[in-house]
Amino acid sequence: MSALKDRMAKGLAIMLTEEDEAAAASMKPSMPTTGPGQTMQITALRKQIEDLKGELAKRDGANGATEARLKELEQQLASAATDVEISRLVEVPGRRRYMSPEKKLELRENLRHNKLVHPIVVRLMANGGLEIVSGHNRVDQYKELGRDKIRAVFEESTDDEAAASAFYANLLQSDLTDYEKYRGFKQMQERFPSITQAKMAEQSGISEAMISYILAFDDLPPEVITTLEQQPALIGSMAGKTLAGLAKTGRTAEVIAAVAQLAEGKIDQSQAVKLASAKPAKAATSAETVKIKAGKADYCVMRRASNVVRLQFKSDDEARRVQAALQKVLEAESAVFTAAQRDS
DNA sequence: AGATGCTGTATAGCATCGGA
DNA sequence: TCCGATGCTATACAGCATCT
Repeated sequence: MSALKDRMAKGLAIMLTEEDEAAAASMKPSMPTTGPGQTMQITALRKQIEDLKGELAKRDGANGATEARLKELEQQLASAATDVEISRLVEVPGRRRYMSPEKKLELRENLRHNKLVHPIVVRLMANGGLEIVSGHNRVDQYKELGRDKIRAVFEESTDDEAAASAFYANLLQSDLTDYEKYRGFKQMQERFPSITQAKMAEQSGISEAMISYILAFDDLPPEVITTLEQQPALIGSMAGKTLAGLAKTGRTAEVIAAVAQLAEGKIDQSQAVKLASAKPAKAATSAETVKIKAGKADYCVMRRASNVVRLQFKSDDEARRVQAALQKVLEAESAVFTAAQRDS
């Protein structure tokens, strides 16, 4: 870490060289408050940085310290928070993070009474608009509160970098649902076709196994994906992987039905998995009744239905006597059963 | 490289129980 | 009746080994 960055990290006063002061002075004055003014300002700052880079390139043996200073000036540009007009903000599809209605309300009340602690992150678009990189929900709540400006920092990045940075920034939020993580990782794969799961695991801090689980959402039926678009928190990666596996083995209809019940709140995730994996019920077997005679009268009526055998005698005493005898028979059967289980 | 199975750990929510 | 301890269950996740 450079000395300057180190001091920045420690929150100490930053002493700049004369050159730095001159460059920083041109950036430091507060950003213009009008849209066109901000656009001009950002463009001008970028030009200065580009010029500086050009100068560096011309110099033979430009030293590392100068380059580091340039980098820090760029960071300064990036961290210069300013108020921007909300009407200029543009949302890129797929970048929004799900937030529950309760959380939204909490955020709105927080923002109603307190200053925005973390400015949103934006990129300057060619047409002068501002693309939201991070902070969609904060913008929403500012709109709800009837405000027309919000504090923002400008990010200098390519489309790919902005997408990656928006995704990984969102991923740091622990309340991101597994389905949203899935969507994010899918976008990363589409944008960077050669990226491996191991690489995504490294970048996101999530284990490789979990990346594999999350990406298993791919095998869920389209009907389930539609439901997840509405309720992203409905299915976690574990249940998602199991249900996806069931769908792959042809139990698509069962998976869709189970998820429908889950979405209605009738069952929980584990019950949905059980429901989707349950074998079709066998046709009920009819009960069998056998009568054991003693002479002309019935000695015992034996009835079996499913896994229940019922014996009915004429007297309690006879039932008690047979029960003791049956116990010995069943204990012997149990030994046979155990041996058979062991051999199979 | 990626998928899968298994084990172990952590955490949250909930129900139950017993003592104050 | 209240409150803390305890146990159970569901869920999430990591790590490891093994298979495709």
